[in-house]
Amino acid sequence: MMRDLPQAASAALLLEWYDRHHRDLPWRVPPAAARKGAVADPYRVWLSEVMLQQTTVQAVKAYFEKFLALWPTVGDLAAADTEDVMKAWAGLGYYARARNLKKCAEAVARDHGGRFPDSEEGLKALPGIGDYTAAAIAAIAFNRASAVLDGNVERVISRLHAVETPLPAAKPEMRALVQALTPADRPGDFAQAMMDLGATICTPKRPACSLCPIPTDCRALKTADPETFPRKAAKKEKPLRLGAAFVAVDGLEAVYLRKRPETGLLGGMTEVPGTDWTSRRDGDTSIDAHPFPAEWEPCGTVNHVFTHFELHLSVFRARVGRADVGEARTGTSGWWEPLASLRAQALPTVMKKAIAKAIPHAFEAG
DNA sequence: AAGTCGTGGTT
DNA sequence: TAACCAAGACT
Repeated sequence: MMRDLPQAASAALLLEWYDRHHRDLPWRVPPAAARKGAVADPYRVWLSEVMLQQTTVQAVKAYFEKFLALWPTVGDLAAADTEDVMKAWAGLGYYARARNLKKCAEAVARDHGGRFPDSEEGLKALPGIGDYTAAAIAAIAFNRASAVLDGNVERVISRLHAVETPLPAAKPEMRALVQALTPADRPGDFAQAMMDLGATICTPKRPACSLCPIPTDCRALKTADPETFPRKAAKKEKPLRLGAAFVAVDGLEAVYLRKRPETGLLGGMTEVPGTDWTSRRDGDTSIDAHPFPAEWEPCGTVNHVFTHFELHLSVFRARVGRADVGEARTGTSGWWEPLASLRAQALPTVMKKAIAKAIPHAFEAG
C-alpha cells in the first residue's frame, strides 16, 4: 500500500509535526479549524502569496491586513483606483507585483465571474501568478495535489535527497521529487508544512536537525553537511551607481513630487526630481543637474541597496517659490504635496529616505 | 535564459 | 559588517 512507502511515511510525519508546530498566520486556516470544516478563501490565499513573493512573513503581515481592510473581496480590488493600490503597496517593494495584482483582480472579476480558477493551469494564466504561486493557491485553496516549490522547499528537498545539481538548473528535478512526496490528502497543509519546516528547522544556516520530524530519510544529514545544500552558482557583485535627488520645499511646507514611468525600476511610483542613476562619477551627480533654478544646498548622501546595484544618492534641498518651477527642465509635470499627506503617497523607501534626509521631520506623525 | 525588479532582517 | 536571502515573476 502507498502508506507503507518511505515517502508516504515522511509526508505523514511532516503533517503530524505541522499539526503541533505550525505558525499561526493571518491568512491561514489552522489544521484544527480545517478539521471543523473551515475553508481557505482563495482571495486571501492569493493576496498573501503574491505579497510573500521574495518577501518576509514579518513584512507582509501589516500590508495583508491593510489590503483586506481596504478591499475585502477580489471584486473590491478590481474596482479600486490603481493609484490607491500603489499607495497601499508603497514600501513593500517589487512594485510590478502591485500592478499585476490589480490586473489579476480585474481579470478574475471580468473573465471568471469574480471567482479564482481552481486549477494550476487556470491560475498560472493570470498576471503575477507563476509556477510557485499557481501551485500554492491550487493546493491551499482548492485541495489540489500540486507540487509547491519555493525557496524553503528547495532547501528541504535538496537536503532530503542530497541534490548535487546547482540551482536554478535543479528546479525540474526538485519539482519532481516534491511531486512524489506530496500526499493526495491535505496537500495544502503539506505544502505549508514544508515551508514552515524550511523557515523554522531546515534553515539556511545552522539547521536544527535534532528537531526535524523527518530526519530518517535525509541524505544530507547522513552523508554530508546539510548546510551546504542547496548547491548554488556564485552571485555577481553589485555595481555602484551614483545619482542626485532634489527636494524642493515651498513656503507652505509642501514638497515637489512627480510620477515615475509606468515600467522599469520603481515603475509607476512617486519620486522627487533627480538625475539618472549611473556609474558615472562626473557632472551627472552634481548640483548642476538640478530640475529648476534655486539655491540648492547639499544635505548629505543616502545609500540604498537594490537587487542588482547599490545607490549612493546625493540629496539637495532648496526653498522654491511655486511660480519659479517651470516644466521645461523637469520634463514631466509634477505637483506640490503637503508634508501632512506625504506618508500616504506612493513613495518607495529610497525616496522616503531622500526626503527625510532633506527634511528630518517630513514623516513625523501628524 | 540571464537580467531585471525592493526592502529589511539575520548572521 | 558585509553577505545572504525571503512563500518569485516576467522578459
